[in-house]
Amino acid sequence: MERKWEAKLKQIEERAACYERKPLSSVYRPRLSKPEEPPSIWKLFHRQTEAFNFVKSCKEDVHVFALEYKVGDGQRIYLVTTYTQLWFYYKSRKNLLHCYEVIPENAVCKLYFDLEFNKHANPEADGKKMVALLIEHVCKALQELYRVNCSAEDVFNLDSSTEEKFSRHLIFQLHDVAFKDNIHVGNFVRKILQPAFHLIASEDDSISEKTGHGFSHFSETPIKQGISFGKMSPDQDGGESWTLNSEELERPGSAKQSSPDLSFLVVRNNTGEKQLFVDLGVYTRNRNFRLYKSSKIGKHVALEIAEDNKFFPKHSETVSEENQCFLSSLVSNVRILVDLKNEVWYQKCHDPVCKAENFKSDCFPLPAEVGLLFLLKEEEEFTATETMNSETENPHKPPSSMLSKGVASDADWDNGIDDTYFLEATEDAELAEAAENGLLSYYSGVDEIPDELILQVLQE
DNA sequence: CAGCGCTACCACACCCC
DNA sequence: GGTGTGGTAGCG
Repeated sequence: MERKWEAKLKQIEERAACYERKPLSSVYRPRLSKPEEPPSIWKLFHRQTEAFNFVKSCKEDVHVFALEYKVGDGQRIYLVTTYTQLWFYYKSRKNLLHCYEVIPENAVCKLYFDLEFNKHANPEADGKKMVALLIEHVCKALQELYRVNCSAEDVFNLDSSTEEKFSRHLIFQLHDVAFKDNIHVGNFVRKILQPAFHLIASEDDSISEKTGHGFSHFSETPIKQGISFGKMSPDQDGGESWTLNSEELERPGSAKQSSPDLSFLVVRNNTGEKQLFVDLGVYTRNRNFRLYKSSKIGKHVALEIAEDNKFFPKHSETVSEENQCFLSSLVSNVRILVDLKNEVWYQKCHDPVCKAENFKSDCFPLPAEVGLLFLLKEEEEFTATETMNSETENPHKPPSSMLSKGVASDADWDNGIDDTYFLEATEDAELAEAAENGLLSYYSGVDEIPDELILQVLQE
């Protein structure tokens, strides 16, 4: 006993001497960059607005993430950091298990879907098939509305299904195309799903079966559905929101094609009511979207790549496959330079005559107010690096200061005042590479730091 | 000390036939 | 009974 105690004492003394020779630095600052480079950013906030204010004050390419930290009530704190640094701490999946991307309001973003149904309430439903049919419908709609070509291969298919629930996230990787913001994504989604709404409006079971069988006669039924590709007209405000004009919709021939059969989207909730497979509640301001490989707190099911996924990010020599998937799965990870005023379709859409005629069919595409969309045009000189799936590093990459934060306000957009948009730079191959390779040596053994920092903030 | 942004729903007031 | 308004429980 006595001897054991002495050994312990000696051990402690040795450690004390060791710390005396090499004292710990007084303030720990997590850094991914080398000392001569600008310091890394890792900041936590209790309030979302504070986080966004900090982002505004920050010249680095930082983003807001929400972290669940209490089981039950869904309380979140907000982390501001770069994609690179988040991935560095995130990738081990030992900490930061319940992270969400905050899709900022007014930020350009990808087309995304949250799909779910209760398996017990829908024993017949084939989730995979429903996803495939939805993708088909969306691709058709993109083609109809905006002449945008896409296929199943352009869609990132993320699964977090359980025994009870089928649950998927779809993220469309459309080439050179993005939405103004997620509110516009919502407008677009509601528009293309318009024909499905009447299917859930009635409690009568026979309706869905009727439409199932009699689909080919759909155009002859007295209920003319608001074919999603009909014209739009402004509401009384003449303002931002647009509503479907029923007269236009009921006029035969006003639609480009007959209403598609969307009965496959109708599912039952656990109380037996009809609802859509597509969750329309996810297109709100500052929506939290669960990150690739994150689970909801209290659950153990993370978002993983679906079995039938066909989207594969381009292979990169410098960025790991997982990191590429992570970057591709971020809804607001959109970059590339846009110069709208040189686009013919854009000029047409802002031409007063064209506007007065309520966007005749030869005017392409529909006004931005109805949902989509604009083309992302890359500047030739930095095409290689600025593309999401770039393979090679380009020495002519513009300085990050060229890539200004965010997008102009709604008013600017609608008035066409500022037609040139520099979207945020996001994925930075150089930094990602650094995080992948060279940095572990700097921080070996400090993988737990982010959670400690979170704890510290919570205790303050 | 400490989340956020909705929408569906309800209660109530007011109006009109 | 129809319509507008204001407040809130609860969902995503």
